[in-house]
Order: sequence, then structure tokens, then C-alpha cells
Amino acid sequence: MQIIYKIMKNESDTTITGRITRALADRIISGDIAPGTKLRQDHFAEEFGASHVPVREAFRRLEAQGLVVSEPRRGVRVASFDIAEVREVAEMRASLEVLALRHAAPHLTSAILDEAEAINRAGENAPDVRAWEEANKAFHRIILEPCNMPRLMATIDDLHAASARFLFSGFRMEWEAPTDQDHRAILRALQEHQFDVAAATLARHVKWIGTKTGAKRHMRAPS
Amino acid sequence: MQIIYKIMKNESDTTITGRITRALADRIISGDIAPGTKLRQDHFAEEFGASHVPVREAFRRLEAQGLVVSEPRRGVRVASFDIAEVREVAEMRASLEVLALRHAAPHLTSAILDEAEAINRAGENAPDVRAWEEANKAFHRIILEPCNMPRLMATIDDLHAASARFLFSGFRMEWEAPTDQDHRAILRALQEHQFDVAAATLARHVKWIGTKTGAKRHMRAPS
DNA sequence: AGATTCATTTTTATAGATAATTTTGAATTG
DNA sequence: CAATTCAAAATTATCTATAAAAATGAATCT
Repeated sequence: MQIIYKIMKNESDTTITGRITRALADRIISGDIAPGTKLRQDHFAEEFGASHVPVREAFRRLEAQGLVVSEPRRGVRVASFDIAEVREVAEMRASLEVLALRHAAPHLTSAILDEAEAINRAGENAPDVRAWEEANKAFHRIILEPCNMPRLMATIDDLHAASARFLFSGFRMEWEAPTDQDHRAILRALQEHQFDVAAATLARHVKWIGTKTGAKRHMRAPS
Repeated sequence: MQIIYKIMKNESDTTITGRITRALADRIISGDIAPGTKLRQDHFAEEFGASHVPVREAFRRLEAQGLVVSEPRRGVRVASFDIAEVREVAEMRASLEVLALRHAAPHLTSAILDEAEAINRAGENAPDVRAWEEANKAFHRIILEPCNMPRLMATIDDLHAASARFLFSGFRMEWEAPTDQDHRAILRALQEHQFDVAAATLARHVKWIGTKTGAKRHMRAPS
């Protein structure tokens, strides 16, 4: 299932720009490159054995995703974020995921809900944050995808990436897989066709992640 | 006020990529370049007196905005759209603008509402679709901006651009400025601090634009 | 010593050149 | 005559080189 997901995204891999974009996005999201870090095009050009042109194109994509900020003639740096943006992203996710769920609901089969349950269990047994986040993303995706709204899903994906950054920045060391009550409640409501309950739970769930995750520290450039 | 808005956006104008991006976005949104049209990098490089590198970077930005689609090694073409996407964008706008309004409401001063009213009047006297759309965008923006959520506003702006495309494609010839009842109702509700009414009206208003605008035709490549 | 100017170095932004892939169209074959 | 193959042309993707801007740091001046 994770493999399928990867294949789906692999339009990117035919082009150098695509590979660089994904590699950098991954590092930024995982916190491997800290907020505020200057990204030098020649550095990455050398690292990926490419020239700086595809690196620049990758920068433009990351910029659009909100993962880097670009000051003309001064280069790009990894986007900083503070608690306000964590909340903002959480609110946006809540609104849009509820919208997606409302449209997906009529198309949810029991097969889909079963798979969602399996994914959820996998998440509860995840050995680390990263695996848990992967399962979390997959859970949300599988119940929302049937809305058949590609633009909406793309926007939600970007917000998920932002959320993941916050998550990794806040929970880096101490962490253990929680049994996800919210996910279970959402599934139960969907199974019983109580869509309003499911939507309300989903909204609360997403906002809760928002408040809990990044509440402690601000991630800014070392100045 | 329009000048201020332009200055705000002028980070773009220091770089050739920025200028090309804006020029192309404008043409695509206005319908000057039809959906499905292939965009050749050398062509625009020559037109703007630049090399094709900044043109390619502009393409990546437009791609992220959903204005063009890019097939690796096959170039980019202006994004097509159909009634499903018109609806999708309308629903997304409704959700996100309601969210923005909820957060903006506490910060709305009567000065802001007065200005919104002035903008609304200007829209009602607009000589053509383009001017009306400009006023419409300004109206939505001025009452939502105080939410202080930059990422949310950026996403709403992108959706507005998409909406404008649909608008221009549908209403090109026959059109006359309507007295915008919805805008007035929203303002009245805001003045009386009936935020739920304002939000509900806003949502209905945005979705109505969505259904009315693009309902007739599908805009696809001439094939 | 601290601040400031100016030259040096680094880095970005763009241009020009090359390689690789797709499209086009004509010639060939069934 | 339709379909298919193959070569030529057009176009994209990438690389190397150049120009322009900003950051750095040493030397000078107060």
C-alpha cells in the first residue's frame, strides 16, 4: 500500500527536478534541515550531481508548498514557523478535511473502512514518530480520497506536510505510539452512517493535533 | 488602495521570473490563452527578451497554482477545467472564506466595513466583467484579511484566480454589473455582529458564483 | 578600540550551448 | 489504401559559462 502510494507520486522521478524536490521536501519535513537554514543551490547541485538549474526549479516548487521562503537575490531558506502558523494549518486542515469527508462519505464502502481500520492498527503499533505519521497520513487519505476532488486533496496533502513538520519538530525524542481513540471514533461513526458525528470528530481531532504538537516551542532561524 | 495592493505583491517584480509569472497568470486567467494551449518556453523567452530559464521557473510556479499542467519532457499546457472543478473550487472557497471570516470578524472595524461598502459600490458601477471581478476580489479580501492568517489568504487568492478563470470563460460577451445583494447582506450582518449569518451568506454566495459561472460549457483542449 | 569604507569573495540570477526525447511526416510494406 | 517503421525536425531538459548582486573581512580613520 505504501508502495502503491509511492508509485502514484512517481511522475516526479522521471525528471531531476522532481527527484531533488522530493529529497529536499523530505529533509525539511523530517527536520533534517532546520528552519532558517540557507539552502545554497551549488551545494545541492553538487550533491545530486546536477547543475543548479534543476535545483532552482525545485526551489520554486518548495516555495509554492510553503516549505522554503525565497528572498530575491538573497537565495532561499527553510521556512520558519511559530505557534500561530501551527494553529493556522490545523484550522485549514479541519475545514478542508471536513469538506472532503462530506463528499467522500457517500462513496465509502465497507472495504475501504476495513482497510482504514487496518492502517489505524498499523499506526498504533508504529515503532517511531515517522512510521506513526505515515500511518496517520494514510488513514486520513484513505477515507477522504473518495471525495473525488483532486485539487482539494492536493491542498490537504500540502497541509499534511506542514503538520508533519510541526509534529517532527515537537516530538523528536520522547514519543510512544498512542491508541488513536479519535480515529476509532471516526470509523465507528462512518460505519453507522452518522456523518455529522464523523465530521465533528475529525475537525476536533485535527485541531487537537495542532494545539498539542507545536505548542511548546517556536522554530525560527538561529538568528 | 489598488496601488497599495500592487506594491504589496511587487516582491515579484524585482526578478524576471516574477514578471513572467505574473504576465502569464494574467493571460491565462483572463482567457487570453485558451485551456489546453501548449506553452513553448522558447516562444516566451523571446517575447520577454529573456532566456528560457526564468520562463521554466515561471512555469513551475504556475503549475503550483494549478494554472498549467506539466508533463515531463512534453512541456506544459494551460490547465483545462470542467464543471466538476468549478464546483470543487467553489466549495473550497466557501469553506476557507468562512474560516477566514470567523477569525477576521473580531478585528473588523467600522472603517473597514465602510471601505468594503465603497468597494462594493465601485463593483456595481463596473463597466466590464474584468473591473467587476477586480472589485469582487477586493471586497472579499478586505473583509477577510484581518484574520491574520497569511497561508490561508494565499490559498484563498489562488482559488480566487481559478474562480476568475471560470468567470471570464463563461461571461465573456454578454454581461452587466449586478447590484450585489449578497455583498450587502454580508456587510449588514457584519455591522450588526451577526457573524453566523454573515458566514452562512458568504458560503452561499461563493457557491452560487460557482454554479452559475461555469455551468454551461467545459473548457478543454481543442484536442 | 570601535566603527566605517572599500575591495575581495561568495552566491545568486541569467544567458548561451548541448544533449536527449518526443513529435512529425514521408517512405515502405502488407 | 491503411498501417507501420524510420529518419528529420522541433522542443524540452540539462549543463557550462557569464554577469550581477550581496556578504565578508581587512584596512583605514576617528
